Amino acid sequence: MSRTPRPRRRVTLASLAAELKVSRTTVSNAYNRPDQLSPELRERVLNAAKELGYSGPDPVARSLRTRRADTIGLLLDQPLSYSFRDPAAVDFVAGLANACDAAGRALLIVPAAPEHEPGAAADVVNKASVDGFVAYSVPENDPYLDAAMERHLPLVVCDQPAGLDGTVRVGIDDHAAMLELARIVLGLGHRRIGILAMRLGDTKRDGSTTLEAALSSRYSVQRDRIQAIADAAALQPRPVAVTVIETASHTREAGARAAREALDEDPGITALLCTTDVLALGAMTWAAEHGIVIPEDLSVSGFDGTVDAMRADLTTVVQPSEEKGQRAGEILIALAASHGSGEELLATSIHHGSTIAAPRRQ
Amino acid sequence: MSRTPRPRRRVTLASLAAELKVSRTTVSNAYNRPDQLSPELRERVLNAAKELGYSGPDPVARSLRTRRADTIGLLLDQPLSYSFRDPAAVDFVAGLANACDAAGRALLIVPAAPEHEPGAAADVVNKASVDGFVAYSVPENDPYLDAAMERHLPLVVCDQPAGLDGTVRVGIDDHAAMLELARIVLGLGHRRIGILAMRLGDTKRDGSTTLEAALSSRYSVQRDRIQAIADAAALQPRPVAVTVIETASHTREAGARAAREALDEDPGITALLCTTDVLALGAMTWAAEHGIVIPEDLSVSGFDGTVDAMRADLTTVVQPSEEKGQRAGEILIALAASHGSGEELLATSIHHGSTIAAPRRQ
DNA sequence: TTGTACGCGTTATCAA
DNA sequence: TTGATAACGCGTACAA
Repeated sequence: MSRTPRPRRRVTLASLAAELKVSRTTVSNAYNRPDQLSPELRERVLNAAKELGYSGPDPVARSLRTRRADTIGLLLDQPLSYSFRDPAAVDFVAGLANACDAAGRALLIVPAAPEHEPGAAADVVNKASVDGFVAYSVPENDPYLDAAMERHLPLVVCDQPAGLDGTVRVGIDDHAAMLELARIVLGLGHRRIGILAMRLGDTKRDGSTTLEAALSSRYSVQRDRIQAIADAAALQPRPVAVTVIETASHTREAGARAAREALDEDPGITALLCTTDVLALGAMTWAAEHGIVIPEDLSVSGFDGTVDAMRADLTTVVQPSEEKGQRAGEILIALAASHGSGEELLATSIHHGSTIAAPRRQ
Repeated sequence: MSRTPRPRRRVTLASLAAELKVSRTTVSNAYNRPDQLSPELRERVLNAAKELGYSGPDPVARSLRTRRADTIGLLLDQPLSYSFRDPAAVDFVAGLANACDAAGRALLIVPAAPEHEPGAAADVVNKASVDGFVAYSVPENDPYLDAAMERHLPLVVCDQPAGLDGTVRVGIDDHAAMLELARIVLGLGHRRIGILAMRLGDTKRDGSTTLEAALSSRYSVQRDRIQAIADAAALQPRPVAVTVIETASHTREAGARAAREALDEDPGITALLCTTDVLALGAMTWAAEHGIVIPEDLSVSGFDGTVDAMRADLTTVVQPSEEKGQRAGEILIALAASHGSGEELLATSIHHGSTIAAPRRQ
């Protein structure tokens, strides 16, 4: 085996230059400005580098000097392993990664801080060697987001929180999109409905909650969607009874449980409006297991437009999750120079599936 | 609004120290060694920092000095947006992220290099400020992997390539796992089978290929699985005709197309052994659309044990994708100090679903 | 085309 | 408990 001789000491730009009896500038130029030295010399430098196991300028030292890491940081509101259970989040990350690839930037996923250690979130954010941050759907007053803002780096927020000044937000009009869908569903005549929602509060809890509580959640996306349903209900000629179920975790299983709880709470419910597709798919599974026919016995609607939802022909709002990631990345990268702020709202559409219908006559 | 006064010049450890008329050491200690200075002084430092908008020691400068980035790099064999279509890859990344979170490390996703630019892969790898790399399922002689090895940092390879010295590999025994499954399927009496495989060659191509070509692929995982099927076929008392279809992209749609091509090529096929669940699910969709009943008309098997596959009750090998990521991360982090190499193989199991049966009598 | 000098922001070491 | 000094490895005017 021809193994490169393991150097006793670190090879650096300087040591390589010394070895070759040229200046450090020359070695640096060999890597960064090939036109600044003769091809032969460059060749000689690169060969010697390979020989000694030098793989080019140290990225950290270069970053320190150039004041850029060519890396953007991603802030999630929960450990990545949870986020990756959420297809919309996966799509978002994919889009963001796309934008990074195209611009030659790396994507740094900031680790989840150990819970209940004060200041831990700020620590991990402060340790990130990045040129800017993208925050994906974090709640208001999120400690990660607060720490990121303290760093005064370019920042793009996706979905929530809205209304942060000095930052750009990429998202959709959650209220308008859900209002349109809810009006369609309620327009079919449902008088008793259930809302299945994701986490609404600071602590994880499962089960029934009040509409008022839901409408004061720190998670504005959930809040807006629920508000839209409430608004649509208020627009109906006759009163609509609303039951709200909150789920601690965002899984199909939780959706199934929530569906059961909703119908336990009000057996007269004829439609479940879910704030996400994952919950809606869980509700559909639960219904199927209990001989409840969709949409004849129970209407179900979702939100997101995930691949699984489309496969199940769920009636839902389709939002461009991947495009959100892409735009967030592009904007952040553009922001590197020109500081700016604002908002970019992407279009949504409704997939008219086969999971809603008028309620049976009682 | 009480906005922090935007400093005209960058605030640094040194400038903050000067402002406070203390030494840089003291400010540094205020952040890193709270016990090394009086609480009052520390308080004074931290307050002044907040006042001036200083969010703690610069991570890049710290990394330069400490020679660690507390970050691990992830190398994928394709742009992240493709990897994220692959549920097994998503699970792997989730597990890896878990390990990072637990150890307080960030996860850096190395961008895809612009194609066909020589040396571009080495560039992006060399620019990564990381303490080590995890390579996920890259082919032999992958330029990213080669560049990573040049950097002489700790390296953990998942799945493939196998047999790299000086590195640790985490994976499963693909051959043994597939051999077990293939023997079960073939034991049912199938005499003409189709193999649906992922990309096997350097260039993307779709369609029929030869067993010989497949068995010399640079992708050892695919190779091992196909070899196992061939071995299982050789063990049968009567000869088994094998048709191999390669897919350029790893999607259900590609699986559906491949299934069609397999049966076009040999209409006598009674079983499709797929090297991944995604392809198998595509094949199942195609069959359903053409009135081909599974398993009576056609047996289908997969590999991976993804959530979707289990939902569809596909007969398949279940491998611990998330655990692979977790172990890869843990090992890499442990490797930080003690250089080592070796191999860690995780257990697989078979999910006996409802998608295989004996062939109909001809 | 090459070399010099300085700065990037931090931490380790040792002395006070 | 605090401070001075020397690395850490590199990029880039500017001068030669």
